[in-house]
Amino acid sequence: MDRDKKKNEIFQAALKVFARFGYQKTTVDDVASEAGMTKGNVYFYVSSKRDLYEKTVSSALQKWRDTVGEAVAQVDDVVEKFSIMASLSFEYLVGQEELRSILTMDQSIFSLTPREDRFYEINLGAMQLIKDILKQGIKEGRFWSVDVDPTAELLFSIYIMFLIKRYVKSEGVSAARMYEEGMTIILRGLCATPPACLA
Amino acid sequence: MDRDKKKNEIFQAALKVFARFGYQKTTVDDVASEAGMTKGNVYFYVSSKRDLYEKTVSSALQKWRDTVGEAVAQVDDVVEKFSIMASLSFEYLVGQEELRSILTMDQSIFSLTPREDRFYEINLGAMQLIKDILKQGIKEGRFWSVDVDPTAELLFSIYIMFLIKRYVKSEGVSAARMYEEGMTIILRGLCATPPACLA
Amino acid sequence: MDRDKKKNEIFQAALKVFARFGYQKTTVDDVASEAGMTKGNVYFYVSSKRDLYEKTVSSALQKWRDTVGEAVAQVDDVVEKFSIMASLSFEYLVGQEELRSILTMDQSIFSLTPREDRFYEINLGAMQLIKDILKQGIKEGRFWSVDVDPTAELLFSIYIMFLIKRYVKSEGVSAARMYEEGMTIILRGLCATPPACLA
Amino acid sequence: MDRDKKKNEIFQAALKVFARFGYQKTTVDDVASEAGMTKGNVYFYVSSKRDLYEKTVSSALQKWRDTVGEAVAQVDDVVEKFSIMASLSFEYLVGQEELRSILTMDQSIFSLTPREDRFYEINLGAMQLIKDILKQGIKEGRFWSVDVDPTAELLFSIYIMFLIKRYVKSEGVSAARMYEEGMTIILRGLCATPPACLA
DNA sequence: AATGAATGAGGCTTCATTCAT
DNA sequence: TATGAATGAAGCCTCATTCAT
Repeated sequence: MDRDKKKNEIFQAALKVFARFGYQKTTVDDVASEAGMTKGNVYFYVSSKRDLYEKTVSSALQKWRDTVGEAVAQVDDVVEKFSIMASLSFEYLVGQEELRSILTMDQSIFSLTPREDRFYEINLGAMQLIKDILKQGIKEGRFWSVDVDPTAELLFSIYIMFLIKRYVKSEGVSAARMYEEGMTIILRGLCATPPACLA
Repeated sequence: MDRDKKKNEIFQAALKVFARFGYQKTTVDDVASEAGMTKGNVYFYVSSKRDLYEKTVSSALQKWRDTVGEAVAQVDDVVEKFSIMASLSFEYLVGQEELRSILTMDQSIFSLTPREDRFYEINLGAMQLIKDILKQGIKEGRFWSVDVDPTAELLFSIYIMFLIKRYVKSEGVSAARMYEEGMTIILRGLCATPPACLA
Repeated sequence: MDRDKKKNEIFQAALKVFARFGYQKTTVDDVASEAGMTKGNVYFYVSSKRDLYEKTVSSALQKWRDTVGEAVAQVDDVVEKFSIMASLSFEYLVGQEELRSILTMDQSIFSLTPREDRFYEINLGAMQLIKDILKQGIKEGRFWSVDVDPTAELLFSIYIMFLIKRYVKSEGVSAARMYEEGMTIILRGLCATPPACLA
Repeated sequence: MDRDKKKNEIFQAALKVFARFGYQKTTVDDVASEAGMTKGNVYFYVSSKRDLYEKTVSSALQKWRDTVGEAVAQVDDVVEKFSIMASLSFEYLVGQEELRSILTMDQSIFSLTPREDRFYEINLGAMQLIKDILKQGIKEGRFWSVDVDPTAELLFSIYIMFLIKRYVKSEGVSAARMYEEGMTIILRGLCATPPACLA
């Protein structure tokens, strides 16, 4: 439909503005201007400012998860999967400064609580990706036999923190440097047989 | 002074309200009510809403860091130091639901950028604690010879994420469980001689 | 445009209220009420209270100057021009109690300083009118050969004072009386050849 | 009394601050600070902000009128009296930048209406000075037989305007220049026998 | 579909004034 | 006399939302 195209234009504009000013400081007028239309018209497509925000973020998260999920599905080796998941998520976000900015500002996006979590389903998808990798690794004897659920959640958190918080433009320390140190430490801690693991 | 006592009362009230509603959603009137005084009078002690917020957070961070720093200074073993730092920070925050909530909402508190960072000095103190422990561990041959600065910053981030993000009341997974798994993984990845390290 | 019409309605209402209470004592709400709209809507047309005030005054001054300028342009005799300028300015303001009141309260409107003078250009127009008359009078030998610039500024001041300050409603002395005496004295002092001048 | 000395200190401080910011923009706190005391204490000496303002201005006007009156009383020649009145008023104010500033901002000080005029009596004194000079000049045949009351009021106004409005610091044109042109024109228009008059 | 205009609720901040000590 | 603290009433401005056209 033509309507969906228009909506996407609005979400794109909204992403830009929300990323820059945050939810509260962003006015519906800002978004409308960025989208080249008027405030009144924006309300023709969304029901409220909150609705606009959530649809905007959901749309961006969806694209992100889809990109990563597809890439991971194309390899078999579990360590490789882990690496790809980590690095592609990283690389993807590197090119998505706006989404990064929003995630930084609004950590609640990853709250993982079913109730009142507007992004619950999307997050579940990402969590599942990690859990699958962990299970596979344990089953294949490549990973220590950790408790899958809390570990998945832990990794999800670190991964979020890793990919996002550290890459806020203004932070001084080299992102790559920290990324390397971090991945090494995590994998070293996760693998049952270091040599094989890091090979 | 009597004035400082009053200020502290205000900060305490402010912490409570900011924790509940966040900066933007909190009105100065909310804080005044909570403190049992009038809006006008609050402005007798702070110069603006922003000022109120920053002084409130600084005050809470200060107490936190002091508590942890003192405890760490009382032991010598580096692994023990690391553990105490991690666990005390954890335990301290467990009892500080309000501070936790604020830290979750306003990640920028830990931005670590000298310029325009209102909490820079306080953060530096926490970072220094970690760096000192890392240096000591490396010097004593207990830790791998990691690059101290980025690793400290990484740990600081994980530690923040760890202690805070995961313990938001509404999150379901057991904090203790994730804490154990996480500490094990990190230490295992950090120590040069696992057996000695985890002994 | 319809928008300009609305703006004019606002300016008219604002003139009324500013005239009555002065800038500081007037609230934007007062103006909105007088204009039969809401405060918020006023801000749709102006950007701030100050902006509202300046646009209001400018608009009124413009009308005044235009009225006088057109009338003066229609006669040739310089003494007649001077008289018309003086008397029409007078008569015009007689019917503009509101503008008079504002001018009385805010003398800075006539400050004649280019820098940061919001009414500079409008004032320049009035000054030019006087200068032209003086120059013509001198050239034709009807006026003494006074120094044009300071004299014009002097006359502008007296003229402002004359037309406005003296006619504040509450002042008791007859306006006409003072006007006559004043004009006679000024012209007598200005003309090179009294008989011809006052003929 | 000691109390009066303290009051004068306050008025002096108030004059300075009112001159700089105007009545509305001046806070009682500003005045108190300038006077080296606290807001609360100022209210021990005056009953309200308005009261403070009026007493401050009255005090300054009184000094001004006294100075001019005494000087005029010491000469006999009426033209000389006129000149002295004009020039001394001028010179006096030249040294009183603060009073000048206040008079510029608050023209209503010279409103000459008995009712609700807080400075009525003081103004009357100044008016009387002019009237006396006019009467003497007419009686001695030095001045045209003008109508004393409106002319006195006119001169009072011009004189106020002259002495004050023109000397606002920021105005560009030379004060002296305009003063000369103005005095010449006024006296020329006032004197019955020009030669004798300007001798 | 789109726009301009309008509304109204609130938020931050300032300050004259009062009062206990 | 003098102070610090407290109060409460406004005032300016913003903005999400609605609506007639």
